[in-house]
This record gives sequence, structure tokens and C-alpha cells, in this order.
Amino acid sequence: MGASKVDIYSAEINDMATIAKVFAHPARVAILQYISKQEGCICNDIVDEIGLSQPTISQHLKVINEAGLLKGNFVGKSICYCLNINRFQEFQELFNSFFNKTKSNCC
Amino acid sequence: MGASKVDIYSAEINDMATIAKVFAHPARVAILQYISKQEGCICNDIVDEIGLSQPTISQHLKVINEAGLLKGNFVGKSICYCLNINRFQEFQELFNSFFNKTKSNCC
DNA sequence: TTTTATCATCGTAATATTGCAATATTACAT
DNA sequence: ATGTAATATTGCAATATTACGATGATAAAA
Repeated sequence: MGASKVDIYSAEINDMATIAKVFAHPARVAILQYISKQEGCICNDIVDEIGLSQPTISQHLKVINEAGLLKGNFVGKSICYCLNINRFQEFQELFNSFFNKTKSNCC
Repeated sequence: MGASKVDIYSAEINDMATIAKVFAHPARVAILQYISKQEGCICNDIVDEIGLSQPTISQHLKVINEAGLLKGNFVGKSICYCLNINRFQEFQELFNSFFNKTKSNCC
């Protein structure tokens, strides 16, 4: 196989897994941290900062973006990637809600 | 490829990704939720509850266990799985620390 | 217009993950 | 000891992910 049986779980559970997947690769964690550290949201030195090729970084950015975590502003020929904090906060709340719900009625 | 270049990231970043991977599959999220819901930590009807085969569930349990999230008590020939709340709480704190750090100094 | 820089996409190789059938192991009961 | 129920392990097929080189697309600069 290799494909998850998505249809047998509730939407809530699938959402949780989908969101977690974004953070389930160190490159994406590193990208998110790096972007957030930049004042004024500087562009693609991400490739230089992290040790991966430009296409690979671009691919990871796509995953992060599809999760709604990016805002991209064009500045000349570069793109300024910026964290979508609202969405990020949403994720944090979802995680906490999952954690709290799961541990609360535990044995 | 298919293999992550783990050696180019800090331990903190790799830890974050490793932990997230546990929650990055709906079966594992479902298993955790189910286990936590049971009063007194009941045994392996997880297979019936979720719609996957016994070997598959066993495999997912192994992943969860290797992350330190399970306590297993033998009760006759069955095993009572129980959430390791301390570890679970640890994970929650790690996530929150990552979220807070990342969003705090953002553009 | 041509060049140059930045980023996305395509194609592809290597590896990982998911899921299950078959089998092994474990632990109790008889 | 033998049988049986519960769980783990193995082996394999299908699919997903990761990474990169090559190629495109776009927009400023020359």
C-alpha cells in the first residue's frame, strides 16, 4: 500500500494528521523558524541558510503554503515569504485542543 | 531520494519533526484518542474500533510506543495499553514552545 | 532586446511508509 | 504437553516522500 485509508476516520482526526504532517519534516520546521526570525520577512536565502537545493526548498515551501501558513509578497524579482500568524495560531489551538481532550479523560 | 537529510538540522528541529511524525497519520491519532477515552485502560479492541487489520494496528502501536507515549500492562494474554500522560504532556509543551517561539518574532 | 537573477515545475532515482497475509511468539487454560 | 486466544514480526506489494538536475517562466537590469 503506502496510502493511508483516509475515509475511515473522522474529519477532525484527518485534519489533525494533515496538519501534523507539515511539521513532520525537519526542513519544514527549519524553514518556519527561519522565516519567523527575519525582520521584514526577507526572501530566498532560505536555500543558503538550510543546506538543500532550491527545488527541494521550493517543494517544502509549497507544502507549507498549501497548509495556509504562508503569505508571499513579490518584491522585485524576489518573493518575500512571511508566516501567516493567524493560521499558525489556529494550528496551535488545534494541537492544544487535541492534547487537552486526549489527556483529560485518560486512565 | 526519500531520506531526509537529518544531519544538517539542529537536534531541536529534528526532535520536533520526529514527534510530529507520530501524529502525522490518522490511525495513530485515532488510536491515541481511543486509548485515552477508555476508563481504566482497556485492552486490544482497537482493531475492531478502527477499521484496520491487526498487524497494521500493531505496527502503529509500535511507532507510538517508540515515542514513549504508551504504558502497557499485561493482563492475562492481553495487553492493556495506556497513555503515558507525562510524556504526552511533554510533547504538548514542546509543541507550544515551538509555536510560541516561532510566532513571537515574526514579520 | 538580451542578459541575469529568482523562483516554480517536471522528470526521475532513492528511500520511506502503509497495509495486509502468513507466520511466529507469548501466556494462559485444560 | 496441547490447544487457544492475543499480539508481534516478517515479507511483500502499492504508494508516498524526499531530493536534485534540467528546464521554464517572469521581471528587473544592462
